[in-house]
Amino acid sequence: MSNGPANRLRRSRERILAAAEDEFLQNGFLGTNMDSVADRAGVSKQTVYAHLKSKEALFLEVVEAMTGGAARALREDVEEPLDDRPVGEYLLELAVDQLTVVMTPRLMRLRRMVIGEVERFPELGRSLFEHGPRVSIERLARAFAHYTRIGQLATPDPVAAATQFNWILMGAPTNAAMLLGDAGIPTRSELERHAEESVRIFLCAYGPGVVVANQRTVSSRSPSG
Amino acid sequence: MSNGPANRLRRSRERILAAAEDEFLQNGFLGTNMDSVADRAGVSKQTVYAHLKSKEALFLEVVEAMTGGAARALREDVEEPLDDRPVGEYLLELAVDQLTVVMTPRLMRLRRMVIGEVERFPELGRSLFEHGPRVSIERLARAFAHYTRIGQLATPDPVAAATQFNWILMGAPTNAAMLLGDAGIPTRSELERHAEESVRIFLCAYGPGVVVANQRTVSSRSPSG
DNA sequence: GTCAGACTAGACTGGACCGTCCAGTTTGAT
DNA sequence: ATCAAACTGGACGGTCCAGTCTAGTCTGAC
Repeated sequence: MSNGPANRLRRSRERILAAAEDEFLQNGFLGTNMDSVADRAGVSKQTVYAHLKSKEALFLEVVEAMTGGAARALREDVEEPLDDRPVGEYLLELAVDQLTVVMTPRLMRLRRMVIGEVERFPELGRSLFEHGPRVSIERLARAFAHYTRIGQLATPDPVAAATQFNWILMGAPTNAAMLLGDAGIPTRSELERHAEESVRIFLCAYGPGVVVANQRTVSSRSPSG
Repeated sequence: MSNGPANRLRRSRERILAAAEDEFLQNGFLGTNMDSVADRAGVSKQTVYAHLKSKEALFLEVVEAMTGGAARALREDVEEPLDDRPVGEYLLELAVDQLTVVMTPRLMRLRRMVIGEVERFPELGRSLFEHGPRVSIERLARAFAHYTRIGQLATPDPVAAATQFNWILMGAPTNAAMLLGDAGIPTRSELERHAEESVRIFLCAYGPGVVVANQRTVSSRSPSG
């Protein structure tokens, strides 16, 4: 093995990034101080500055790493394939997966922090948007185009429809979590119920059997999970 | 006039609050310093502390005032009455009004700041939620109950339906504005288009003329998929 | 004019904190 | 053993800032 001090280097770096992540998530950029980061990492302050040239660099590194990680989780844990499952089934599974991956205390704290720092670090907001909502919407759009092609959906503009579905699904939980803290994060059963209702609404509006006529068929769903 | 120094008092206070509002919205709580506030208010620092006992008190005062103001604007500028207009017309006007009132740079900056400070000041997030989304949803729920009573809507659970409509409408614009800064705020025509589409979707899912026909599916409402 | 209350200008305290410096220690490959 | 690179621990400079204090000025009612 020729990587002499390389392991030490990597290990220190990881400890620093992990500690910084915790500190930043808890206290924000200005509220965090570098001594605490060093202490929490079990490392001297000098070492921190040997790895990262400033507090700002550390912050950017941490946030970009987290958004990257979240994007990877989204890519891996949310069913992508456009097989021949019926739309409703596919959408419901995707909805539950996505809510499960995204609605975690850690990611919600990241999102709060990034939003709070948008004035200071606009590129972080942009980045979180590109790695989060945008990739979700793009995947949905591909799926919708597919399902429209095979007649299971009617989305003349797949991207617009995908945007709508995305926010029908994510809007309520995300915004509650933003303002209400971790208490606003839905439980598993709330999450499932919301996923079902979101899919239902979307299919009403974009399903192939949609008629805007005047028959009064109340699609009464029974209230329960 | 017997209110000798009262006018001066009031005037100073207003200037201080206005200055603090600007500073806080731009720099956040920690990023704002009291000298800047005093300078911007055209007032000595001593005067600031004569009116408000601490930076924190000033911050809370400013934020509560802004959320209160926003709530008032919502109450006044968004058509409330449940007259006999058809649902679609009522909803569309309400949707446009609400987007217009809420999607302003100032309110979006307030929201960003409050979200960023949720860890430090949870009650501010709570307050913004109660004065914003919650009152909107309550008003919608009353309207939906009314329209369901007269057969123009089918919302067995008006609050649930109101919550859904609220986020179908506000989810996309709000979240874009949070992460993308003022650039994420929709233009007038985008706003109108989005309002129309949101109403259309909602009416598809909750309107009386809804036919869930040909929808070979899925049923999110019974586990008989 | 007088007087109280509002206000000013700026110095000052006490503390927090970023980033650097330094003198010495540990680590691990050779 | 030796050597270089990584790391320690703490001190330190410089800056920023909340909040206080002092000494004096302005305003307007009487």
